[in-house]
Amino acid sequence: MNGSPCSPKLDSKLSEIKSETQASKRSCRKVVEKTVVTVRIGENAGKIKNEGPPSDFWSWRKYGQKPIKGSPYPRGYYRCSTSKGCSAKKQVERCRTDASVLIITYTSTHNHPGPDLLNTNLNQQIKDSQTQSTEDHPTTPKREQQERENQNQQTMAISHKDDNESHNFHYLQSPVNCSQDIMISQEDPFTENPAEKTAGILLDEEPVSCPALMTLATPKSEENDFFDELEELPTYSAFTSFMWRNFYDERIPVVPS
DNA sequence: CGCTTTTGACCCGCGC
DNA sequence: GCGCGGGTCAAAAGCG
Repeated sequence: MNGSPCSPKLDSKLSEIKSETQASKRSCRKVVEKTVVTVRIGENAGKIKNEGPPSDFWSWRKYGQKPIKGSPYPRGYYRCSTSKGCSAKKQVERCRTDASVLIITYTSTHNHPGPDLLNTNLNQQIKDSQTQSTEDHPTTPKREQQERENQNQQTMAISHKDDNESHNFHYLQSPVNCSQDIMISQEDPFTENPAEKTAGILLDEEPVSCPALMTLATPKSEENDFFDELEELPTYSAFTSFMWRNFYDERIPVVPS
């Protein structure tokens, strides 16, 4: 069966992973749990190479990158590396029109207890992140230093789609923080958060609606710049520590009843 | 030594 | 039926 026409050469492990991949591959075209997170970053986005995919509390491993038609920026594909069997994935791309807007699309759900859901681990990670931010983030630590210098001016907005998955990412954002930098918008019709309104101001409910403007913007000079950045994008960064900080400080996990 | 990133190729689904 | 675009895999290289 599994007729995976593409790879007869599977190890026991690979077969497991592959079958999942194949499954998601097909389903991805259809109705899959999708959570679109739009992260707005500062103007530095065009100059600083620190920004990267918000790596929430899981570790993500990049498994591919592709140029997207109509978009000057490539899209990065990440898979959850926290657990081997985890099928959680996410795509990171820049808004075609607004390079300062990062669009992260989460697909599938984590089939393992995420550290963000476990306060115990969370606390542990907080400590770790404070002492050694690379503990759970097998990324480039050298960047984190830079990030911290720039992470102060980012604005982000998060929109949710599909309530199936929403339980993984339901958070409430302290208005205090919102007024400062962070915006979280939830598209989930069943969830009403103050943040939603706030974010609505900053962002439309549909962050992906950017294409409407795509014909404009993105000077060539910037294009190159962004491409350059995107090469590093995958390596996490400003957002990592940026989000971590805010999550730890202000984010409150909300479990949908 | 192990893990992650990078890059090219391959496969699949969808639209025309 | 063909072509296009998107998504994933796999091998190699680099870094910690």
